[in-house]
Amino acid sequence: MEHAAEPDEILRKFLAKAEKAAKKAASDPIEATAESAAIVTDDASAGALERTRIEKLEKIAALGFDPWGEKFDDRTPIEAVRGMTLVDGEAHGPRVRVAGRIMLRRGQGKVVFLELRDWSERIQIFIGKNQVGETGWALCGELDLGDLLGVDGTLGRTKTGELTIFAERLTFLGKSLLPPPEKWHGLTDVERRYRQRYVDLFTNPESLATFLARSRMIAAMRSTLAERGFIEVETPTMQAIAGGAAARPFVTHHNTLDLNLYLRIAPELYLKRLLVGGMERVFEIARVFRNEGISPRHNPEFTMLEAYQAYGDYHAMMELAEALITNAIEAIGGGMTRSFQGTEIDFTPPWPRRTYADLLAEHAGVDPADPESIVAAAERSGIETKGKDIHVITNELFEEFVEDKLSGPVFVIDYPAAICPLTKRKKSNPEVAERFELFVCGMELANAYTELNDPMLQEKLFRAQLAGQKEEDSMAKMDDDFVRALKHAMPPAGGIGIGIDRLAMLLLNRASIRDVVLFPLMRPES
RNA sequence: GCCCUCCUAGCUCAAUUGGCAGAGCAGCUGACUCUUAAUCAGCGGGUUAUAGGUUCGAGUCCUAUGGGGGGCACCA
Repeated sequence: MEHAAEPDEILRKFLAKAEKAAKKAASDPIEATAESAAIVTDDASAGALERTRIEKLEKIAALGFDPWGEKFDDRTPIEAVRGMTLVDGEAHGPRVRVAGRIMLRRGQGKVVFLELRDWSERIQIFIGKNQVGETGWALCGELDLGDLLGVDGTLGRTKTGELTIFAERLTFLGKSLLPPPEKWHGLTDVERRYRQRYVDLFTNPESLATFLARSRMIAAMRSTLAERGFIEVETPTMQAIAGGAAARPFVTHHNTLDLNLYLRIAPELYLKRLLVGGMERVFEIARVFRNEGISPRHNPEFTMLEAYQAYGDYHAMMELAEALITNAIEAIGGGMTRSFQGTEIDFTPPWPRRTYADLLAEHAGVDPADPESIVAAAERSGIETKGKDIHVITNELFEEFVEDKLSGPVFVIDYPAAICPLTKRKKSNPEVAERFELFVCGMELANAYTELNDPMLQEKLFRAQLAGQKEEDSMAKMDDDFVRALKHAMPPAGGIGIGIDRLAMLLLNRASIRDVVLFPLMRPES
């Protein structure tokens, strides 16, 4: 019968085992990586270029570097490095640590120049064989375009005067197994730019700049609203009744409740419920979904800013729109005069206010209060009038003759009440609604009302809208709860919706909404 | 849904009236201690989106399919 080992002995054995394991790990720190590399190497789908990069990954690992890197603190953004001052004639500037992606590589015997880029800027790295040590130089030989690298070194200038980090230590931070696009032209294939935005972002600096600017733009709008006492809220994206706009919704389904739901087409009706609840100034940056056609100005999901202000009206919303947009422009820089696809636009406020009726008279030569002249003008320009409501015809005339002319920015105010089911009517003329749309370059950028808060009129308008709906596309339903909310008294209010994507297009001069949406909707790859 | 148009090497692009699929970059091998899209020498790299058809012969012409772009329709 064997005696149980002494406790000391157990401990000793345990420690010996642990030490052995640690030794093994140290001598072969990338066992798991090598294993996964083998899998990819054997994969017939991996191309020749990918295979040579996997071989380099193994060499890099053999040198003792983790091919997938690890935490790398205390970096300085390259933009900040570029801002550091160098004393003239001094050989060594400050010591710096940067990290980024290798964009360019120029070998020169025992010296290699790299171009490293992080999300702020690019900078040249000088790697000399005698300055980075044996392993560092060996690593340098295995570096590919696209790899992620950390560099410690001193800032200085080369003979030609280029600001350069003279590397003293290299830290490998990530192996790129796929070759990046061509270094000069970048990625131009639009399909791949949308599908593989990650590649677009790291190869095309203007694409990255666009999305960074979009983010600053939105941040500025958030702080503008916060300064004015608005609070940010989140309301349902899945709704049993998709209201607040006239658009086809997407349908989804909740399994446990066995309930069909719609993705929201607007947050409007929920935000107004909050006004009833006493939240006096609310806004939401809402992703909304509309099951409609796709075009350079339409993505099925897009971002909308909606804001509601109790005890305000649409005039307050005009002033708010000016503040939001001019602050957004300030945040991205470049001044109030912008160029959009060759058209100069001056955003200096205040922006002109023009009534719908005046513009219609000016550009289409008709008076919206005179049905006969409307029908005559429509027929003259080939717009179908049979069986159509006079207000629909009027609006088609407006779209045909006026919208393109509105290079803007211009507030089109006082719409025909018949096409505004959520808007308060003018006291002086119930045929006209207190609504404006902001137009820039023929594009509708914002839409705002003095909100209708009369529950009885609201219910009547909803019913009229439902009655006018065609059978086949009648997905709109009566929102009884919204009417009930209004019956508890919603304060008189101004409300506004701003299309964030279109604003980004205009301010950043991008022709397609897909250039300001990170991942636009695409058909699946075959 | 309809119309027009595009798809060639990893990337950017050529290829005459239908006549041997090419270049630059990237890659590989080598040279080079201050380059700038580094340079120089050599080498490899393709089911021309897919499937049919016409033809002695198709990247090129025809049809269909897939994907992209633009326009129309839809979208207050």
